[in-house]
Amino acid sequence: MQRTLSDISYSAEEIDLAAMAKALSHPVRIRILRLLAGETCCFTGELTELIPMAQSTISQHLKALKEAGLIQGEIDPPKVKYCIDREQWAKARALFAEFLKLDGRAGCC
Amino acid sequence: MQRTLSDISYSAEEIDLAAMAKALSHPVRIRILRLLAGETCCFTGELTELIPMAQSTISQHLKALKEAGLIQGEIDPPKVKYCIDREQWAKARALFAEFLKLDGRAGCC
DNA sequence: TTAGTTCATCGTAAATATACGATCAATCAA
DNA sequence: TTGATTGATCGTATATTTACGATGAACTAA
Repeated sequence: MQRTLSDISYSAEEIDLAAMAKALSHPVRIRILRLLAGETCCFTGELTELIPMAQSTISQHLKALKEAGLIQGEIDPPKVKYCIDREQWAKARALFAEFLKLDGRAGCC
Repeated sequence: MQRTLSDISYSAEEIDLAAMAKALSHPVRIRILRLLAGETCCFTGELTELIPMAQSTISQHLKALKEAGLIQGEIDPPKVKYCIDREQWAKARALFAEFLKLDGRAGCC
């Protein structure tokens, strides 16, 4: 009778925040987001040139970011153009800001 | 000749941000931080009462949070009092805020 | 000393994440 | 049609994460 995550009921906010954080939890994904948010590029091909990792690995990380909703992919044959999803990005900013406002002001320590 | 993370040089900011995000990437750790930041409690024992998980598992998550620097533990025999580490907490807030300011204003999409 | 309390650590099983090369599907150009 | 390019997906090996129960260490109280 193994106890699993499903036995604990998390709020939507806890789940969303954890999912966003998970998407940001690998340095190469931070790097990718930075590049996508920067002025320079939006194409996958450019990412594979800038990041010394196998193309399949980068594609895998892009998938993770897409599933977290942080980026969008737009097909522009034969390439794919990726961009920050501004709406979700704003939501992430709000979630993290709200959460990190808590600073233990109760002061029990 | 497997290529690994060590072949890519990440900035300190990328590494720090990813590490913070990793610490926040599990809903139960979000829950724990919320409880510690709240007015109600700081003791491990209270956490094990409030969270339906094995004591060893909670201890493991506390360790992860401590290693990320987000919390501090203070021995108060026979208990241990955990608190938010305000300094690191502020650093996290700054890092996330700075990073999430990027919103793709380049507008290539 | 003995027993109880509190929490960390160990050992372990199962799930997930991360990396790679190989291959497939879609599109464009010759 | 054929070949080239682009990027997703598959298969797979390894590492890490996550959960548990059992045990150990530190301290208090009887």
